[in-house]
Order: sequence, then C-alpha cells, then structure tokens
Amino acid sequence: MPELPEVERARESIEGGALHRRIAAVDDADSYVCRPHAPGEIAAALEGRELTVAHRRGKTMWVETDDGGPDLGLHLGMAGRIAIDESPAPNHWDRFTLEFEDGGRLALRDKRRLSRARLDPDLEDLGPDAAEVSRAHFRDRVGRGTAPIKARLLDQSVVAGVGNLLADETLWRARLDPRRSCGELDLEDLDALRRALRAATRDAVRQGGVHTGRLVRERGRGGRCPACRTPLERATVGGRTTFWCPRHQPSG
DNA sequence: ACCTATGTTGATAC
DNA sequence: GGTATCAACATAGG
Repeated sequence: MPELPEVERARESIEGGALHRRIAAVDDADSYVCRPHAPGEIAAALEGRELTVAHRRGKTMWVETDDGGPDLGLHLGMAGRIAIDESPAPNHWDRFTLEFEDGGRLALRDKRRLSRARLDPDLEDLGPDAAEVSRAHFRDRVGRGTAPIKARLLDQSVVAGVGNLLADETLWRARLDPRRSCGELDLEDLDALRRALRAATRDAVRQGGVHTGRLVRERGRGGRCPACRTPLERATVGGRTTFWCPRHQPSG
C-alpha cells in the first residue's frame, strides 16, 4: 500500500499517538530491516528517550528524539504499516518495535520484510515532496531525458513520494501516455502534469489512500476508463505494470 | 505443486 | 549520468 498518502497517514498516527512517551525498550533484532545497524545499536540510541516531532518527505519518515538524540528513520517498503498500541502481530510481522514506559508500543508491521528502520536517514538523494514540488523544479528535472515519463515520476530523486498507482492516476488526470519520453513534453504538458500530480496526491491524502483514485479503482479486472469507459490498456512501463486509457491518454 | 504477481528500493551493467 | 534489469523479501492467488 504505502505510497505518499499512506505514509502521510502513518506520520500523522505517530504524531497523534506516539510522541512524548518515554521509550523503555527497543526490539531491533531484525538486522535486515535495521541494516546497516547491528542489533542493539538502535536500542542503545533510543532507550530512555522520547519521540518529539514526526516528519515526512516522499515515502520516508523521520522522527526527532529529545535531549539531542538521533532521528529515527522509518520506511514502510512495499507492505509495511505503523501499529500503535496494538497487540503484537503473529509470525514476527512486527519487524521493529518501541515499547513505552506506559506499557504501550509502536511497531513497524510488515508481512514482507522490505520495511526499514534506521538512525539519522540520509535525505540527500530525495527530490522535493510530490505534494509540494515547484513549477520550476518540475520543468527542470522531470522534463529531461529519454526515459518514459512514468519512469521519471517513479524516480524518488526527481520527485519524492510517487509509487506505481499514484503515477498511473496522475498520468490519467494529465491525459498523458505513460510511455511518452519525458524530454519530448512541452512546458504546457509539464505544467499540466505537475498540477495533476499535486492534485492527485492531495486528494489521495485527504481521502485516505491511493486506492481512492478514480483510475486506480479501475486497475486490473478488465477495467475501463472512468471518463469514457474505453477498456484500459495494460503494459509494463518503467518495469512496472501500467494501465492507461488509449483514448484519453494519446501517445502523440 | 508450481508458477505468477505484488504498492518498495538498491545494486549492477551497459 | 541515465537507463534498464534483476534481486531483496514474503505472502497471496490461479
């Protein structure tokens, strides 16, 4: 699930339910999820501290700690979510856990193991957040190169937060064929694409997730264009399964 | 049983 | 540097 809108909701859940509670214990035993830290390293850095401020850029979250402590970076990967004050999950699905002095807990819960917890995550390679990206940056960084425009949107160093579903939704709203090369788009196309991206992102945050998107709801199962009912095309673009309306998103 | 597909990313090769 | 491919992980479904 987790693209920008889901991550924003996760950040809000931390902000609303996990700040200013003293950390009594940390389970960082999963050395794959907690890489590159050795087991016990994150625990030693966080035990006795409190989380103070929860931030997000794209799909990356980081939470400040009190008293000059390190930031705790959290990424939900492909199937992760934040579980606050929920009973422990079976099968070791709680890959990383904070236990608070008050008896509650925060768990990074993930049936798969592609989530990540780490100290002081590096944000250098992340582009601006998809909900906030400026027109100038978008024109400059998205409108170059020969890759398909969808691949460009998925590149987190160009714009942060767009995943497979949000990319399809955005391109449908902007009426652009996902296979078109980014460099061939004119300024009008790029500005329309940026407006579609910001609107699709904000709508998805407000409505609770990328699955609320009009095109996204039609993906798979012989879906049709929400606007004209034309059967959607399906292909692999930028290495990801892609759906689009051949009539509303012309290739030319 | 076996094969494919799945919202992520990061490493590698051209 | 930009682009493409595969691998990492574990589960679900045909």
